This record gives sequence, structure tokens and C-alpha cells, in this order.
Amino acid sequence: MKEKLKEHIDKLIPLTDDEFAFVLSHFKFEKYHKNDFLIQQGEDVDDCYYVVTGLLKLIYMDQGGKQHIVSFAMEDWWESDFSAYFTQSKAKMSLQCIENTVVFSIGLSDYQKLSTELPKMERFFLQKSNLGHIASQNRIISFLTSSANERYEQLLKQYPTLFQRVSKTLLASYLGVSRETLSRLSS
Amino acid sequence: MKEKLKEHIDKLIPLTDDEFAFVLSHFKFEKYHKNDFLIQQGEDVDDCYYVVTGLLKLIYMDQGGKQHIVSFAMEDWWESDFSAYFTQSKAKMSLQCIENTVVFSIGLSDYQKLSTELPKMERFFLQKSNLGHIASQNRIISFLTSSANERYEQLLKQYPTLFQRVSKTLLASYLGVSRETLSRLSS
DNA sequence: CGCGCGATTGAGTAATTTCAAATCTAGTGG
DNA sequence: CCACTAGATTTGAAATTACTCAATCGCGCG
Repeated sequence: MKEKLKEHIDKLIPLTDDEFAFVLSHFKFEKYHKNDFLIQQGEDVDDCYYVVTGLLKLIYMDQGGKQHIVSFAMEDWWESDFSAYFTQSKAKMSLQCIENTVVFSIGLSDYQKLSTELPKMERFFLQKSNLGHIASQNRIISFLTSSANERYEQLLKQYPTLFQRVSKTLLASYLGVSRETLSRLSS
Repeated sequence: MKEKLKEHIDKLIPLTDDEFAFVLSHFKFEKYHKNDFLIQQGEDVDDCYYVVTGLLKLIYMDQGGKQHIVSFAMEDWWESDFSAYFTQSKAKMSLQCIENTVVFSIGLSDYQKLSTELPKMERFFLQKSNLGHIASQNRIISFLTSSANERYEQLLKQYPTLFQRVSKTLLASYLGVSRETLSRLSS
């Protein structure tokens, strides 16, 4: 478990064993079961999560009670309701397990302490944040330029494993179409 | 001009005058005219831009030659094709002036040097990147949960000044609808 | 005045939604 | 092994929404 996190960080910013031990001391190791909530809409967001194994969904519930998948968080992903996390406000989204999931979590004060005390980690978080920003922008581009059908094909190409792990209903909710429409798409 | 940048950074991370002078030495000061390109799709992306005054559009052109507005960059915004910038690859998007625009620009090596030599700035860039990520996610949520009509109203509420500064055609391209459809929306 | 550009309107077509019904699938108990 | 059920998926049909292509309108500017 620890090794996975170390390798993950090392890919961007190589750390010595001592440095990694220091990093690790800021994290909590947690296991959740399918359908457990890590974050509940309307409540405080204490932690940011690194997914070791399992699968999470970040969901936004609209006024009509309909759920929308803002993001899937797979192995090696970092996820939270970042807006609520960084501003210490109530969650606008929920983070829930699709599968049993193992994470490392870090509270905001530890996140900041770690960033300050080990500049390499601030660099790491900066690069991760940039990548997250870029990923979101690519999703926006796919909404702007592609039909539901094309978005579906892009998703399958990019994350072929999702196909086996989540229901079509959830995929539809991620793509922004009704489950009936998704069911009628080609391929 | 310099004062605007300093105030902007100070809002998140207060700097001494000496520190700011050091920061500023990494930036270039540039003026562009309406319709000028700061970044051209397919070419190298040398810089990231802070908009002092003016207005930019970040556009993605699809296979059919249709332009899509990924983002407007107004006063105090940071913009670039971040993917191409950070990975030193060719631009997938163009950045073009809607109005005459004044910017501070910074090359990647200066960005990295500055981040390393002045940790406060790495902290600043991290916070900015987080905010950018959050903004993109909110835009995704509005695609998932809202009709074209609602997205239009949200945009007007959030950036009422845009309304006077850009053509309806561009607004439509930002919202992901045809200009004819936008023209038929209420309000 | 007349040109050009952006915005609007009209009409037909295509895509998507909604609601309802039918089908499929996996797990359970007889 | 079969019947049964709950949940997910698919299909059908009507209604809505958005798109495209074309024509028209409105206005600023030479």
C-alpha cells in the first residue's frame, strides 16, 4: 500500500526513503466499503483522498434530486470536493464508493504543513493540480465539440476498464445523457 | 501595471517589495492588439499569461473548422494552453485577443525557477491552479445539470460585463449552442 | 446611400428526453 | 433444476429541444 503511494509520487518527484516516511506520517490509511460515503453533500470536507485501490464517484445532486457524476476516481487518483476542502466550507458534492476502496487521506492542515515543510511535495501537489485542471478542460472541450455518441466512444477509449466496473446508468450520468439515450448509442 | 500584479498576488500571498521585484524580473510585459494571437494552435507555447487589462479567448478548433470557446480570460486571469505549456508540446488551442490586451508573461523555465527560488510563489501558483481546477469543474457541473437556457443565465449572473464585451456568437460558442439557438433563449 | 457584419426569424430535420412497457440477468429459495 | 424477484438494460412512441440552412432585419461606417 505504502509502496503504491511512493511510486506514484516518485513518478513526478523522486523522494528519498526518509522523505517518504515523513510524507506518509501526514496521511491516514483508511478502508471503505461499497456505497460508503467519504464526503456527504452539505457536510464538512476534512480530507483529500488518494485512491490506492477501488473506485469512487464524485456526484453532484441537482435541485430535482437527480445525481450527476462529476468524476470517477480510480486507482492513483486524487479526489475531494476541492472547493469545500480548500475553503473549509460545506460540501456541494458527495464522494461515494462504487467498489470497496482503500485510500490515503490527508487533512487540510497536514496538506499545508507538508507543503511548507517539504517543498518537493508542494511541487508535487502543484503538478497534480495542473494535471487535474487540464483534465477538466479536456472534458469541457469534449462537451463543446462532441455528440453524446462521440463522448461515449472517447470515454471507452480512454478508460476501457470503466466499462466493466460501472453500470451504464452511471456512465450515462457522467456523459450527461439519459440512460435510455446511452442505451441507443452505437458500438 | 506592476501594482496590479502585486495586488493580485498579495491577495493570496503577501510579498515584500523586494520579493515582488524579484518576481517581476521573471516576467515580460507585453501589449497586444485586438485579434492578435498569443498562442496559435499547432505551434509552441512558450508563455503563460497574466491579463492586466483587456480580454482574451481560448479557442479550440474542431476537425470541421468550427471554433469553440474553452475560456474567456479577463482582467486578473491567468491563461495559456497549460497542457502544451507544461509538457512543452504543440498547442491544441489558440489564445486570441478579443480586445486590446496588456499582459505579463512568463516562460516555463522562469516559472519553474521562480517557484523553486521563492516558495511563496510556488504556493501562489498552487492556489491559482486549484482555483482553476475548481472553476473548470463548476463549468462541467453546469453542462451536466443545466439546459442551454440556464447556462446562459448563470453566465450572465456570474460575469455580467461579458455581455457588453463579446458578441452573442462568441457567447453561444462558450455555452456550447448554436448562435441561432442562443438568439431564441428567453430573458 | 449602400455595404457588411452581427443578430434574428422561419421551416424542416435530427437528436434527445420522457414515460411506459418489455426484456434481460443474477441471486434466492423451493 | 426450476421458478421467482429485484435491479439494470433495452425498446417503443410521442413530445421537446436544438441544429442546419436560408432569408431577413438592424445598425454602424465609409
